[in-house]
This record gives sequence, C-alpha cells and structure tokens, in this order.
Amino acid sequence: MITCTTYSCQVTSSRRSAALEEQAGAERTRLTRAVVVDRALQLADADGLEALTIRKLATDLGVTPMALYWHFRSKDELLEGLAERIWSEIDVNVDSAVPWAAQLRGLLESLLRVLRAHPAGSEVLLHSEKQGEAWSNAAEVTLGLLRSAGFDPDMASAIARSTLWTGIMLVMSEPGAAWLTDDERIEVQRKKQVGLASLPPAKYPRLVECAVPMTACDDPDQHYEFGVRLFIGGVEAIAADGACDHRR
Amino acid sequence: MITCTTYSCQVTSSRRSAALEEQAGAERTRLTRAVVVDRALQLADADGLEALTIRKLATDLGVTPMALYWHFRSKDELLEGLAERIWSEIDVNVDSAVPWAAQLRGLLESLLRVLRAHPAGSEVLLHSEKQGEAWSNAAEVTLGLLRSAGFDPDMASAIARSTLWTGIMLVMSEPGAAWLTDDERIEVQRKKQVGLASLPPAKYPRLVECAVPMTACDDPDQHYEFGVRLFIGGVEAIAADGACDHRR
DNA sequence: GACGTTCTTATACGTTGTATAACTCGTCAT
DNA sequence: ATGACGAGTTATACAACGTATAAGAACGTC
Repeated sequence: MITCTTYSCQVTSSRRSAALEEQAGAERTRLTRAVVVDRALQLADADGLEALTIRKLATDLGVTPMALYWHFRSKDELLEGLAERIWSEIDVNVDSAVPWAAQLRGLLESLLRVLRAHPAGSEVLLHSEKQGEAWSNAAEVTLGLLRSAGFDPDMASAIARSTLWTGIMLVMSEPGAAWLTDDERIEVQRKKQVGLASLPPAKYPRLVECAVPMTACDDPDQHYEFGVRLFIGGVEAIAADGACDHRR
Repeated sequence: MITCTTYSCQVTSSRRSAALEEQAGAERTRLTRAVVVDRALQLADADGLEALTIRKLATDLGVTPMALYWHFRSKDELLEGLAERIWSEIDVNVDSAVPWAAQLRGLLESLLRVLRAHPAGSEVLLHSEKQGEAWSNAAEVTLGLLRSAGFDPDMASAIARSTLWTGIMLVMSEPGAAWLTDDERIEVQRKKQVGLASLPPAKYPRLVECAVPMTACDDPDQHYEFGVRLFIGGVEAIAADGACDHRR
C-alpha cells in the first residue's frame, strides 16, 4: 500500500526504499527529542520563530505532523525543549580568579554569543518557563559568583535575573529587522531612515539629526559593547552605592 | 429581514431597535479606528495579547469580523494602532531644570507607569515598528535631553534606544506570570519555588538558597526601583567613563 | 509466530487571519 | 423623488494552524 499525502510520499507496508530516503536529503533515522529539537532550532533560526510550525517541521523531517506528538505533548513543550537546548549552549566556565564584575561580564558575553548565533534564540527564551537543567546550571554559576562577591540573596537574585534579561534585550534591540536577506534589511533600514530624516525639522530637530544612529548600526559589536558596559557599569554602581545591601 | 449569525442578531432592514442596542451593553456607535483600538487594548489587557483575536474583538464590538478590515488593512496594522495608542499615553513633560540624569529617570518612570497600567503593553511595543507620531514625540524629547547633556548623536541614540528597551524588559521580567488570577499566580510562583528549593543542594547550593528571591517578588516597586537604578547608574558610569564620547 | 511497547499515520475538528463579492445606507446632483 | 455613488458592513469561503482520537506498523522479548 502506498500512501501519498501532502506531507510526503512513502511506502509504508515495507521497508522504506533507499531512493525515497535520499529524496530531499531526508534523514530517515528514528525520531528523537534531540533530533526534533535540532531541526526545529534550525528552522526557527532560518525563517523566524513564527515560521516554525508543527506541520513544516514534520514535512522537514519527512514525517507526519502527529508523529511529533509522541515526543512532545504540545508545541509549547517543544519550545521548552528549544529553550533548554539554547541554555545548554552557553559556556558557564568562568575564571574565578578575575574580579567578580569581569566574571559577570564573561557570562553575559557568553549568553550574547549564543543568542547572536541563534536568531530565534531571544524570542524562545522570552517565552520559556526557565526551569530545566541547563538553565539551573547557568543560574547556579551566576548566583555563585554574585554571592561570593558579597551580594545578599535578594540582590544576587535581582542581578542574576537582570543579566538574563539584558542579554535577551540587547539581541532583540539590535537595529536591523530580523530574518530578512541582507539586501532587504538594508532596504528596510534605509526606508526608516528617510522616514525620520524627512520629519519636520522644526518639530523634531533631534530626531532628524539622529536619524541614522537611531535606525542603523554600522557595527553590531559596538551595540553589544555599549550594552554590556551599560549593564556592568550599573551593577558596579549599585554595588558601590548601597553598601548596606552588601552584607552577606 | 432579520439576519441572525453567531456574531450578533440585529435588524438590518430598518433602524436598529433601542432594545437590541442595549443588549450586552453593546455600543452601536459607528466604528472608528479609535473605538476599535480602545476596545482592543481593553481586551488585550484583560486576557493577554494572544487572546486578542479579530473575531473576539468583532463580537465584542457587536460587529462582523470583516467590518474591522475597513478601518485596518490587517491585524498587524491594528497592533500598530495599539502601539501608537500606548506611546501617546506616556508623559513626556520633563523638568528641564533638574540634572539630565533625573530627567532621563523621569522619562523611564513615565514609561514604566504606562506599561504597568497596560499588561499587554510591553508585548505590543516589543513587536511594533515604532514610527508613529506619539513615538516620535517621546523619542524627540529623550534625544533632546541627552544631546543637551552633551552626548553626541551616536551615544544619545544608543541611550535613548536603551531606555525604551529597559522599560519593556523591566515590565516583562517582573516575577509573576501574567494574566492569571492572583490566586493562580501565587500558586504558580509557589510551584516554581519548591521546584528550585527541592533541587539537590550539593549541586545547586546557591539556587536552593535563592529559591524565593529568584521566583517571587514581595514588592513589585522594589523590582522597578532596582531596575531604574541599575539603568541610570549605568548611563552615568558611561557618561563619566568615556569623556571622549562626550564632545558635542 | 504471538504479544506488548514504542513509534507513526490517517482523519477530523475547531480556531485563526483574511480574500472576495455582495449588500445597506446616507448624501447629493438631477 | 430618484438614481448614482461611495462609505461602511455582512456573508461566505479558504488555507493554515494546533491537536484529539483511533488505528496501524515496527520491533524487542518470549
């Protein structure tokens, strides 16, 4: 019996033919949580999180949509899997010899590296519940270095949470619309620029003046360096400021 | 002729009866962009942005879903309307007599007031294109005070953008799941707390120790005050630090 | 071979955004 | 008054989505 659906055409009564396996470069290895998460992350990174649908993911894996529901109770659970996967990529090895601020900066930069490598990453983390093992590891390390620095649990928690959110925010706020071709992105930026630049200068002198730096970003690294300095500077200011909050 | 659909029952051949207008407290005033945006914001704030659907909004207004498409080309355009509406609520009157840092703090706090008043606000702004008039006003004021403080256009733009994103982030990162009843929210928090507290203390000493402050937030104001201090502190640090960036 | 567990498929339902075309109604020129 | 016209609304339909349900295939163990 041959079933031919919109998802894929494959022989189901006997071993799948090698020819069919090759088609579309579809791997016919058994499905696994890890395999599904991998492919899902690739898809989301390539076309945006909102383009990641169960059906597309399934056809991409050469499988029926419902096949995924054996491995994940729901799409939300899959997204949790994505989040955990992303957390697991961040490098939590810190050099405990350097000052605590440098350690914290290292963690934030590691987070930024991962999120920049995964265009869909920030949005995934944004909606995740944050309670898996990989998250726990990252949180533990962060809290550890802050507690060792002398912050009390309340302050350490607040700073740790802020670190995560700062990372997410920095990536999402990088000027330049996400997942468009480079040409399209540049075009969109240009359009926004002229939009600002052609505002009435009498009413919006500053906005007109800053049309370019408000919309574009010649060097992304600069954007991130600014953000990291802002955050670390703030934390140091708080550390110096509230000496009473410092008691362990 | 009487048409009776799932959306509403109303006499269409003659003037609508007063009795029908009263039902469900439905206002039968002519639809307007402003009216639609108003109701949409109410709906989104009440049940969450993902609960705001064209169909629900339409029945809520006592109208067919497609009626909304006369006033908005698409749902995205409606969301842009929501964003503009939210921007228009923020108070951009700053006391130019006080130091620039205090002015900036005032703007951020104004933004926070609005976003805290609109539970759906942060998510709306997160996806908005930010190019309406209300946005321009806010951006102009922010850039103005920063330029007057002596920051060059690049730095002023970076700080202005950061201010917005900090506001969004602070609201989204307030511990406590959104749009649940208070009881449910407390229950969810308790569940997360025990989840952390019951982790192996040998492997996660800090996380166990900080289980409560990492998940709960006795006083939200404290969370926001911390965030604002962190941000302003960072900006001041940058201002003091890079004296070379200070040339106007 | 028979069987139970593990995985996959087939089919179907309800909900979403919205394209298309028809319809209603107030306004105004005739 | 009346016919035309455009602003505003409705009726109907479609494709895509997440997923419930039940049936089927594959495979390790006896």
